[in-house]
Amino acid sequence: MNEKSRLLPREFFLPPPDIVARELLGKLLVRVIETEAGSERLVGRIVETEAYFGVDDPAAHSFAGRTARTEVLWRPPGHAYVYFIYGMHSCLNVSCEPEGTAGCVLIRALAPVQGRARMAALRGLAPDIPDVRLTSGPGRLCGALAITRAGLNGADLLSEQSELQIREDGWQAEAQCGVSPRIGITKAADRPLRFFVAGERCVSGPRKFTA
DNA sequence: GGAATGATAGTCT
DNA sequence: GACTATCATTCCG
Repeated sequence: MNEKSRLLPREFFLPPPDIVARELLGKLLVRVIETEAGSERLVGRIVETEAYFGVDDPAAHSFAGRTARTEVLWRPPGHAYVYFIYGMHSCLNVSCEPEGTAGCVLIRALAPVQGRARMAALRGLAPDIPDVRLTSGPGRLCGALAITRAGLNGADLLSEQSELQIREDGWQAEAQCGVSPRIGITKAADRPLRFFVAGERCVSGPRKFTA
């Protein structure tokens, strides 16, 4: 983390989710937590994402329509949609597209940048845990950054006051972006909507790509 | 290195 | 009452 990083503009999240998912690669996910010693920043670089469309995508939570759980997806872009899955894990999404449309991007993996020791402690793991086991996977990264539905669902990711932010620092990933089908779903499982930084260790699952 | 397995709870039908 | 956008562990090669 350095002083050069800045919040992304709201317009960044207006395009369809496949566009936003690709452009989010290389951006920074910043979590601000309060400790006995004051506030602490946990920072990871986004290395893997998946795009989910609104009512047109059978694999998306929003496919079934607007419910209490998915309400935040229809609200303005740039907000956190956090859900609880398989009885023990949280997953983080970023809402995109204009208000009234339910597209979102699932954050699947991070490369730790700052606060490694705290991340390991939050997951109950030893400080020497390899990066690939610390933040590689949607459930893992939520554990490492203390992201829960109760605490952060609906949070604005584009405010300096927010406990969870998405920032950029000029890092470029465009030239080395891999594409593959999405992971862990049964419907529309053949669409190439998963994006990742090619050659990055912290990418979860297959690192081969089709485009 | 890869496949199979079970833990566990919120959400929707 | 069924179904998950998962993970760690255990087994096998």
